[in-house]
This record gives sequence, C-alpha cells and structure tokens, in this order.
Amino acid sequence: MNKPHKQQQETGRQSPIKRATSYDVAELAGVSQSAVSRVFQDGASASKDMRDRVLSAANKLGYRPNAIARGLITQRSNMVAVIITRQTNLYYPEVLVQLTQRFSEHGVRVLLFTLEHERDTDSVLDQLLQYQVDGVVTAATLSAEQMGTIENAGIPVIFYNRTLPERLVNSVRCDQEEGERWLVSELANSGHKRFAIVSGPADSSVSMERTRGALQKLKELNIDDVMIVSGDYSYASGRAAFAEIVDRMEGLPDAVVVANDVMAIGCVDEARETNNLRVPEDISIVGFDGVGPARYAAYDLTTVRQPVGRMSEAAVSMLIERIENPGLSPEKRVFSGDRIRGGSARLVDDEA
Amino acid sequence: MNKPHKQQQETGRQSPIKRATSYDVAELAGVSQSAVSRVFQDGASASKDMRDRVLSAANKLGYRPNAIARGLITQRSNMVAVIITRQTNLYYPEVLVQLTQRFSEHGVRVLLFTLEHERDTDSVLDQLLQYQVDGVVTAATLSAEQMGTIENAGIPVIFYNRTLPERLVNSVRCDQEEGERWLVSELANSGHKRFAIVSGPADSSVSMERTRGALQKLKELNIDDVMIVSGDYSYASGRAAFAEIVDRMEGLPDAVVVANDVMAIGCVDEARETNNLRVPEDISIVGFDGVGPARYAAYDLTTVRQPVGRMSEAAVSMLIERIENPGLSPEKRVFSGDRIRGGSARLVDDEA
DNA sequence: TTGAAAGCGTTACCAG
DNA sequence: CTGGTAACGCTTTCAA
Repeated sequence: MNKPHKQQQETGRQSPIKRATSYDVAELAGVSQSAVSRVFQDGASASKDMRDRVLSAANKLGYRPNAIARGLITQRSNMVAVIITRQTNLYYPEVLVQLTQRFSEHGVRVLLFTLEHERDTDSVLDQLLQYQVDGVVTAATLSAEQMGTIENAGIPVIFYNRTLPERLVNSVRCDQEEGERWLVSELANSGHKRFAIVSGPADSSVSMERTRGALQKLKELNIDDVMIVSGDYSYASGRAAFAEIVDRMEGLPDAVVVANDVMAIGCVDEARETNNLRVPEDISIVGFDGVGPARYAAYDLTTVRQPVGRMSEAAVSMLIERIENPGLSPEKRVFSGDRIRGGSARLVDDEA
Repeated sequence: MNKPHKQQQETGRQSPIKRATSYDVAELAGVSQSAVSRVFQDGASASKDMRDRVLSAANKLGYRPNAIARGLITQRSNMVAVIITRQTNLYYPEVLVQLTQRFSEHGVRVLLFTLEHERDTDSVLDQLLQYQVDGVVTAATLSAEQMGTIENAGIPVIFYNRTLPERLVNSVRCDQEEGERWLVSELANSGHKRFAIVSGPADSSVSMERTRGALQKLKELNIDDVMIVSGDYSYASGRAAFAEIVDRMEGLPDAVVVANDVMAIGCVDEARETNNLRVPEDISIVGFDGVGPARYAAYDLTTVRQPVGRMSEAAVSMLIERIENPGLSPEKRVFSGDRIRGGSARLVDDEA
C-alpha cells in the first residue's frame, strides 16, 4: 500500500515546491473551498462532521493558510514594524526580545528594521509601508515629516524612549530627567560638590534629556561650574571621557555623572587603572540604564534602571489597542526608573 | 486654488485609510494599470514619457507598491525568518543587528521569532510557514522532524551555531571544540594542572561542544580528574558555580574553564570577593565568546571570540544563494574563533 | 450550515 | 512599448 502523503519529497529540490492551498484541501475533503476557509477561522460556522473532514485532509496535505493572501483580503497583515538602532539593541537586547514575545502573544509578528545611519530612515519607512504593517514601534528618532508619512497611511506609531516635539504622538518612555535629578541630589546630599558630566552622542535624544536633567538639578543646587565631556555610549569612550576630565579639570571632581552604564564602567576602570583612584572613596561615579554589567561586583554601579518589562508591555498594548481602534487619542506613558544605590558612589544612608 | 494632495488628512482617523493602488495611479496618469506595474519593476520596458507621468502621479498620490500583493503573485515574500532564543540575543545582540542589516542590503526583510521555551518551537514554525518566508536562519535547535517540515515546504534553512546530526543541513558555526582545546592547551602549557569546568545549560548544544572540547584535550594531556559543575550562562550562575567548586573540591583548582564569558566574569568576582583569591596569580579563569564585558579592565578575560561579523555574513549569503538557487547542495562553514590572551589567566609567553 | 462568486493589489502572459 | 486579462490564495457577501 503506497502512502502518498510524502509526495512532495519526490518532487525534490528543484522547482519551488507547490504548497497545498485551500482548494487542494477542499477537493480532498469533498467540500467547497469556502468551507475550508471557514474551518480555519475563529467564529466559524461549520458542522463537526465537515470540520473533521477538512482538518484531516488539511493535515494529510500539510496545509497551512497563507497569511499573505489573507492579509491581502482582510487588509490586516498582522505584522508590526519595530525600528531599532544599533545602540538600542546593543545595550537593551532585552527590549527587542520582550516586544517580540509580547506581540506574538497577541498573534502579531514583528518585522525588524535596524538603522545604521540616520539617512537610512526614509528607506526603512518606505519598506515598512510597502509591507503593509499594521503598526510601528520606533526606538529611533523620526522627523515630523517622516511621522506624517506614516500617519497619512493610517498606521499607528508608538515612540519608545523618544518623542516628537509639537506633535501629538503616542509614546512610552523612562523619565530620564527625573532619574538624573535623583542621582544628582543623592550625590549632593552626600556631600559631593565638584561635578563632572559625561554625556552621550549629540544626536541621542535620550542623552540630551539625561544631561539636561542633571544640569537642571545642579543649577537648583547652585552648582554651576560643571565640566561636560561627551562620549558615544561605548566603554572605550567612557575611558577616554574620564581621561579628558582628569586632563582638563583643575583638581579632580568628586562625582562624575555619566549618561549610561557602559560609559560609567569605562570611567571606573580609567579612574582605577590609570589614575590610581579608589571608587567610591576618592571619587563617585554614577550611570544610567541598569544593564547587566552594572551589577557585576567589580563595578556595582549606582544607577537608575529602566523598567524594560513594563515599558515594552505598555508599548505593545498601546499599539494593539490603536490597531484595533484607530480613533483612540494619543497617549504618553512615562515610567520612573528603579533607583539603585550601588557601591560606585559614596552615599550617606538616608533612612529617615 | 485648492491643493488636493492632503486629501487623506481630512478623512481623519476613523476608517482604515484607503491607500492608493496602481489603478489609482494609472487613472491619474492616464495609462494602464499594467504600465504602472512595469514602471515599478527593475527590467521595466517603459518609455521615458510614460515613466515620468507615472512617477509623478504616484508621487502625488503617495503610492507605494503593495509588497503583500506582489508576494502573492511572485511567490516570493522577500522575507526571511530569523529564530533566536533569549540567550542568543542577550549575549549576542550583535548577531541580530548584523543579520538584519545584511539582509536588508539584499532587499530582504527579517521576520523575527524569539523562543522562550523549547515547546514553542512548533508554533513558531507554523507561523513562519504561514507567512511564506523565503528562508530561515535559526539560532535555536530544531528537531529532525521540525527541519523536515520546513524542508517539505521547500524553504532553505541555515543553522547558526547549531547543526542537526545525521542530516544534510546548511550551517554556519564557530568551532567551539577547537577554541576550547586551545584554551586548555594554553593553560596546560603554562603549568596548570588542576582543572575545573563550568558548563552551560544541559540543553545548549554550544555548551556541550565546548565542554566536550575541553575534556578531550584534558584527556589527551592525561588530566582525568576534572570537576564539572554547570550553570545557566548567567552571571549569578557563574558565581554560584565557582562557590560550588570551592565547596566540593579538595583544595583549589589552578584553572577554571568556563563555558561562556558572562559566567567566567561571575567566577572571577566570586573568586575575588568571597574567596579572596587573586586572578590570575592564585587561579586562572577563562571564558568563551568575546563579549564586550570580557574586555573591561576589571576582568580582561582570556577567551575565544566568535567572529560574529564573518559568521552573519556567511549565513546571509548562504541563505540568499539558496533562495535564488534551490538546487544548491548543503554546505557547512566553520569559523575559528579569535584567540584572546587576556589577564585572567596566568599564561607564559609563547613567542617561538 | 454550505457553496458560488466577487474581490484584495499585484505580476505575468499575450496580443496589438 | 503598451494594454487587456488571467492568475496568486484567501475572506466575504449572498443565496440556497
């Protein structure tokens, strides 16, 4: 008795194998094609008998509904675009994993776009529109015009740790300024007086907000003479930044406020290795983000951790809601970071 | 004079905005729909006059060809699935970024799937088949049966740092065994005699290969009495593993061979903090992967770095080739890791 | 509950 | 070079 259900194996590897369609299933099951379609939907109206026959036929043929064809007729691709920059993923691989996983729980697939350079943005937008994604979450900066392009196509967008001034947009972000203000005030409360700041790349809005927050708080404390150097978020640039501070500042600062953890770690190493300083006895160094290495014993950073889990959950649910209900008005959700008092800063206990 | 090119704005936010189709463009340009289609293809045969009129009309309407519809007729979605595990992305965020970027240079989009648990694999496969991806690169383990399912659909697959025993598959991987053998022989050459091994999770094929490589080499050197403890690749588990070694072994090892860098860092911290050991003077610790933190001054691991750039490039080009030419025979590409002699191990100079 | 037929927006084929 | 028409594989009326 010959079993035909491996018929495709024989076809071999040459021509693109012909996949079973709903018509094939219908024929084998002796029902109409519409019936097959219905069986593979949620609110299907199909008798148990038919359902069984269809399912068994489908099984035999290895049939799977073609999501592409479905998307064409339903006007819903069930795909969303996620736009990240190299930076985002390098320092928060967690974000992407979480977004993907949560979307998939809603039956939504992620089409991934990574931006190497700002100038690639337009082409990425073009692609994402061609692919008829149902929504977008972007962890990259968009111009008002670019945002307009997506909006005109009727696609909801969520900004992740970004926003668009002067425009009503949906966003999920960690309150960078608040976090920096806390860090600075902790340091000041513990007697630090001479501050230096290591900022991130000039084109990073996140870095801008952090630096602004720190400066504001310092100003409120009447600390005006603050040296600012900048890096590119990398470990090496953190080391270089610290070296520059030592080089250019008269005397040492007693606190260095760094725009992210990775650079803060670079600062710690440079302080210890090249300058023979003890952290935190001789100098306090604080970061931002709460990445894994910040918790390594050698660093134990005082920092503010972004609540990635809650933020990505918020992004996903906001986007899904807006896909299902395009009329929803814009919303901004701002999360406070988790405050971590690590050993990299000399802080007094403030148990009230 | 009223400008109609913002007509959609008015429609507002309610009904899913109707996007311009090739028919709309055709009408406005006064040509046939087929003509529009041709203009938006590569080897188009269209007069300059027509091309201009079509392009200007398309521009005015904000027209973009619908990639979904195109995929339906051409039988090519121009999407590939990338399957990663949480682990993969957490410790190699670089891999995903590189894959995505390189694919996009070939006009191919990445549909991302992340696996939290092994048991999710089948549903991921189901999804990816429904979406008619043109190919798959998987950094997660697949069973022979699962591989068969994809193969039957005529979709080429590249295994990333994985393979499938007893089966002809395409794979790109770093030679884990070779790397471990080098690490062990360096340590042995430098006089280390008492070894301990920290392996990764039991279900990680990569960890298995690494451990096997280390054990083989040790055996060749007639070092048989090796304690093996295991962790889950995390920093915390590295610390726990080192504690367990100290606890269970009589006397200390002089070298600990760890299955990845993150756990190795955990071992270093545990050795220093809890056991007051100097690394490498009292004990040598080596890792594997070459992740960023391995280069932080506090650790400076001796390790083997996976050549992520070359590996992802290989994966992309192998997959694209096989999408374009399904008849191509399977190929395995094995890359040697970059050997890094860091300060975490007491190694003698071997300048010949 | 079931089937026939009309699209969805493209590309592909074939005359002109 | 150009336009008409038939797919692609599905969902969705609308009758039966």
